[in-house]
Amino acid sequence: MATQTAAQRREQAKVEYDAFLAQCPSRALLDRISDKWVVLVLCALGGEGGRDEGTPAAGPAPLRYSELARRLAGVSQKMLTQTLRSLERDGLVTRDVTPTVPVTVAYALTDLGLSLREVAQGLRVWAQANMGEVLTNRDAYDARTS
Amino acid sequence: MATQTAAQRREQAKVEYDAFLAQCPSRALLDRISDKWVVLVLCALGGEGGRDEGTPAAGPAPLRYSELARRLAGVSQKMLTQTLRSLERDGLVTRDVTPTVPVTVAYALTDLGLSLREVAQGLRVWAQANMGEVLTNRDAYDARTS
DNA sequence: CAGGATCCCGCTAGATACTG
DNA sequence: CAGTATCTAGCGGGATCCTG
Repeated sequence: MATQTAAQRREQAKVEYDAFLAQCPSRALLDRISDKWVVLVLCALGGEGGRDEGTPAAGPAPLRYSELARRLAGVSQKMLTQTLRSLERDGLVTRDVTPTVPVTVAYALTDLGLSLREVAQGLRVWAQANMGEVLTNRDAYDARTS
Repeated sequence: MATQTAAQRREQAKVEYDAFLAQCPSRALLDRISDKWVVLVLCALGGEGGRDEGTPAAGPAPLRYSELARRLAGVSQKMLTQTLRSLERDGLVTRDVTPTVPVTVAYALTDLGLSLREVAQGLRVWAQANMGEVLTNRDAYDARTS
């Protein structure tokens, strides 16, 4: 297969990626992972139920589709499926189908997904931790420009 | 002014934010900061020219509007201005206008912005570092499902 | 249960033109 | 230089209906 030559071409260009350049593929990848649903899916599969519960870094427990849908309150099936497919294609999550009746599908993080989860975690935690300050800043800004 | 009562209301609800909940404001904030341009602006103002140059964590040097536009290749004035305004309103960046002719405007990170920059950095670096592996995974996925 | 397929609206991002 | 204003095309994303 030609996957080797493709991998080799990439190998020699390994350090060349720069998200500041418009035409660089890493710009598109940054756009992909800079997504609310991506962050939340990664966090959910990472073991976060929402708030920081007792389990600090519990092993990446696989979650079923319906379970994910419940945790990511307000997500549409379309967005959830779309996000999961994208993550699967990029090798961030695995999708395991158990042919029961009805069928059971479990999603889990790969090692690659686990590495991005750390960063995603950071985003979500930051938002939750600094929400109050941001709200205060907005009040001040709006009062000043009103 | 009523900013105090608002701040107090927030104070007592400080730990209540949960981005997994649809109606939680932190969900909206997560959506805001999960943005390609936000990440790149934060990184640029953090001192990154793109690749990891010699300066590991150079002080947050203020950048002018045109300088930012140059670094974020491909960004439209609209998106850049819009992103900067949003960041300013949230208290992540400062906007200093020097009344020269023509006018000079410099943007810089606040302490709050600096804290988010760390995470944003992580996203950009992750995208650049794992671009190759993601590309390989996509090839494999597409070959399998073709 | 875990989606696939469609329809369709909204709003956002981009292009263009203008200004203090 | 550093924006603002306006217009429009495109698609992101929700709602809905259907299926193995």
